[in-house]
Amino acid sequence: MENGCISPAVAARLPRYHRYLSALLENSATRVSSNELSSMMGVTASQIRQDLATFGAFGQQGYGYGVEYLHGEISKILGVDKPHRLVIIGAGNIGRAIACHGLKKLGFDVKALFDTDKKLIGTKICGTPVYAVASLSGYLKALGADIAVIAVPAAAAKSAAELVFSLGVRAVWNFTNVDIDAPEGGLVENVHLTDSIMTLALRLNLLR
Amino acid sequence: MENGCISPAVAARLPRYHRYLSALLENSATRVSSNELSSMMGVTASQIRQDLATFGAFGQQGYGYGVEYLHGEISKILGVDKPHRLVIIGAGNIGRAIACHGLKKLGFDVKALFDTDKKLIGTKICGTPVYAVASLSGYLKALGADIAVIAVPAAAAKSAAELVFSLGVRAVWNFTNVDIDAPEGGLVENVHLTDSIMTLALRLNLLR
DNA sequence: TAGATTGTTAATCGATTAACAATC
DNA sequence: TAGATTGTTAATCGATTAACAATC
Repeated sequence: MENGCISPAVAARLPRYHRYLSALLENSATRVSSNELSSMMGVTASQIRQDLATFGAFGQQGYGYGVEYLHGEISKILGVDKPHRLVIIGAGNIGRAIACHGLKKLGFDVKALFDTDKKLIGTKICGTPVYAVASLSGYLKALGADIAVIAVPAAAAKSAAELVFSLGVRAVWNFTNVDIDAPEGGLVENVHLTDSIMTLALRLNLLR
Repeated sequence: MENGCISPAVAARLPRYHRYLSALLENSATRVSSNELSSMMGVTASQIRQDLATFGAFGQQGYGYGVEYLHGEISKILGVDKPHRLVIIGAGNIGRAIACHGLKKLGFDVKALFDTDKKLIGTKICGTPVYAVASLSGYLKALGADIAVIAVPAAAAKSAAELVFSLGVRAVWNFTNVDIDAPEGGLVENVHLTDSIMTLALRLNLLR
């Protein structure tokens, strides 16, 4: 790893390691070898060791990895050892689903939703208040938030992202089927639902 | 391409080409070159031509690609020229969001939701009826459906997937944070929301 | 025809797998 | 100590980019 640059392939796999280690932890496993993880996860043991080597040396020859220790280290690498603050822009079906998804358990604290619909403003969704988009600027200044979820109609996506980036949010979790450009120092992570189902359709089509 | 085997990287990109061609079509563009697409999409022109070459030759030297023709060919490759029938297992927040997401415009016709909650059974969500999970078998036999959306609690995910696969569904669109094994001849496409936000957290963490 | 742009081949780059010495 | 398993280096594989002849 060199100042902020890691292989995208590794970045995409790390949460999955974290997930399996959480499960091992729940089952009170104390140690795990790359070979055991390999057969659990369906990836090669070599890849697991290679991936982890990106960040350091967490195991012990002849023993394997301490489950709790490795889980903790990966949590630190992922940055989920400290809580994140989220705001959700758009209180439609997707915004509501995210607000109700129980992300707090994973360290992602949903602080508020923002919408333009007067009927929704002032209500709560799964315990999270809905505010007017007009009050976003003041809210973000007061409370801060590092991640904004973009769950607005496609036509409003780019301007919503520009707005939150301009207000100091550093990362956008984009649920629209629009590609959003990240500004210098900003990040965009996409959940392109329509692309996902089309990929499934494609694979189905190729499967004779 | 050789009997059903294409590069996963290409499979993941093809829906995005389709999306940009749809936009061009709406803007009444008649032709587009790989160079124009390249600067629109932020991928190399070389990659676009290489990707398309997986499936055939759709352009013309000195001219580029006919937008409508290429869009149509990619639609055929994706299998979205004919409608797909979906059922959604689980009428919670995610299931509702998918039911209300307007997938029909893209050729994905959501026929029904299935849930175990008596309060929901018999109601409609965005025009789509909610049935009892117990009636799934009869329903699928009568109407068929090629894709099932798994939007149940994580603990129920694997058994839900096994059930729909055993009833003849060939593809599962999985929204739980559980990894589902595809049976012989079956497919699983994952939307791992928790992995996605963790990847975002990781990238944020690496960004100094 | 001349200019433009494809389809395709070859070169480069990155990611995965295999192998093994180091060592707990 | 002997066996097990890591961390790491080298080999392989696949994906991306560059280059260019073919041709509209």
